Amino acid sequence: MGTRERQDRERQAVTDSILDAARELFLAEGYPSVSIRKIAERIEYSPAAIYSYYPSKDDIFLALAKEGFHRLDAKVHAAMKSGDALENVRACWWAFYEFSKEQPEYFLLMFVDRSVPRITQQWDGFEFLQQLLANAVAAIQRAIDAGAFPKSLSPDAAMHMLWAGLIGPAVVGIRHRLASGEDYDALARDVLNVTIAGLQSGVETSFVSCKCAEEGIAGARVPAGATRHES
Amino acid sequence: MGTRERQDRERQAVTDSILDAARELFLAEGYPSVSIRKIAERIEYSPAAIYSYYPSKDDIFLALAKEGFHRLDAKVHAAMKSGDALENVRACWWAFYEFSKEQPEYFLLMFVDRSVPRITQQWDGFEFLQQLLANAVAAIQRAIDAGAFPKSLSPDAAMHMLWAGLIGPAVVGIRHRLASGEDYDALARDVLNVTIAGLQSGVETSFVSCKCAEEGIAGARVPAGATRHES
DNA sequence: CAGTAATATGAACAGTGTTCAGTCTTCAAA
DNA sequence: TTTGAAGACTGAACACTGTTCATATTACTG
Repeated sequence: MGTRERQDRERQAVTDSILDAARELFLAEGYPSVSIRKIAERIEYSPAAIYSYYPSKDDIFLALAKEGFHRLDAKVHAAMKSGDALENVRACWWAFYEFSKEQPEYFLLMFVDRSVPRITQQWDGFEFLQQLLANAVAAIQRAIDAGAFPKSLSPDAAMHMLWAGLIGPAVVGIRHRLASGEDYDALARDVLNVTIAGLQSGVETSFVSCKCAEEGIAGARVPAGATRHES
Repeated sequence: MGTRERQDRERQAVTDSILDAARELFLAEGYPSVSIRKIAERIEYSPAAIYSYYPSKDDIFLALAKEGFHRLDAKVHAAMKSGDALENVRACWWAFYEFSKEQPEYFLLMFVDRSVPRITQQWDGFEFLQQLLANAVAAIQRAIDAGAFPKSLSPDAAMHMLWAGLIGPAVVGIRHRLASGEDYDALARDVLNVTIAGLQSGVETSFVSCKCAEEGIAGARVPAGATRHES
C-alpha cells in the first residue's frame, strides 16, 4: 500500500513541472511562440509525453489562465484596503490596469486572446472568479451607500463598465498603439477618472447583468450543447 | 512601347488578386488560420509566387489593415452628419464600435492583434489616418465650442479617452467575454455615455498628446533605429 | 535570332500540434 | 518467483505552417 499515493504524487509532480515550464516560456516569450516541443525539452521529456498529462496545448494555457485569475485576485485584494469607499473602487480598477502591465501575457490570455477552441476540461475551478467579481460589485455598492455614487446606479452595470472601459487602455498599452512618448498610465488614469465621474454624474445606463455570478464570465459561457464551432 | 505599362498592370492585377484572396479567407476564417498556401491555392499560383509580390505574410495583412482604416474612415464619415455637435461626437464613436462588430477581423488587426514583427514596408500610406484622427478631434472641438464640453477639456486627450474607452467593449464583444444573454451593445452604449458624461463633468485629465498627427498612430511608431526586438 | 530580364515553380528547411504503435518499467496476483 | 496487466514514455510519422532558392519557363529587347 502507499504505492498508489506515491504514483499519484509523481504524476502530479510531472504535471506541475509541465505547468512551470509552460509558465516560464509563456512569460518570457509570449503565448504564440511557446511550443509543446519547447516545453518537452525543458522538462526533459518527449513531446508526446505531454499529451498524457494535458489533452492539448490549449488545456495547458487554460490552466495558466486559472493561475492568472488567482494572481489578479490577490493583487486586487491587496489594493482594496483603503478606508474610503470611492478610493477603494478606484484602487480596485487601477490594480486591474496595473496587472495588465505587470502580467501582459496573462492579461491577454484572460481577457483578449481568442478563446481556445476545443476546451477539453470544462471551465471548472473558476468558481472563485465569481468571488472576485462579487468583491468588485460590493465595493461599488459600498461607494453607493457612502453617497459617492447616485443611488440609482446599478453596481453590477457599473462594474461591467469599469471592466470594459479599462480593458481598452490596457490593450493600447500592451500593444503599444500610442505615438512614442505618450503616457499610457496617464491615459488609463484619465479613462478611470472620467468613467468614475460619469458614473457619479447619474447618467442612465441600459446594461442589465443577468446574474453573471451564476453564469461565470470570461468565456465560461461556452454553451453545453455547442459542438465544434469554427475559428 | 506600352509593354511596360501592360506588365505593370498585370503585376498589379496579381497583387490585387492576392489581396482579394487574403481578404476573403481572412474575413471568413480569421487571421491565424489563413496560410500562404491557402492564398496561393485560391489564386492558382504556387506559394512561392506570393513572395515576389509581398515580402512576407505580415505585409499582406498590413495592406489589409490599410484597407481597414479606409473602411473605418468611410463609416465614421457617414455617421457624422448630424447637426448637433455633441451628437456628432457620439455618432463618431458609436460608428467606431459598430465597425468592430461589422468587421471584427479588421478591427482586431488594426487595434488589438500583436503588431507584426518584421515590417518590411514602413507604415507609409497611412497619412490619411491623421485625417481620421483630426476629424475626431475637430468634432470634439466643435462640441466644446458649442458648450457641450467644458472649455478646459483638451480635445486631443478626450479623443484618446473615447478611443481607448471603446476598445474595451469592442474586444469584450468580439471575444464573447460576457455571460450569455447579456447585451454587448448596451454595455458599449453605456460606456460611451458614461465617458461623455465624465468628460462633460469637467474632471481634470493628465494625458498629454504629443501631436500624434506628426507621429502617426496605431503602431506607426516603430522607432527608426529599432533593430529586431523580440516577440 | 540571341540575350536578357522577369516570372513562376518544385523541392526543401525548420518549425508547428498531434497521434499512435510499440517499448519499457512497475507492481499486484498466482 | 514468475506471469500478466497497467501505466508511462518514446520515436516516428502525419499534416500542417512561413520562407528560401536553384531551376525552368516565358516574354520582351536589341
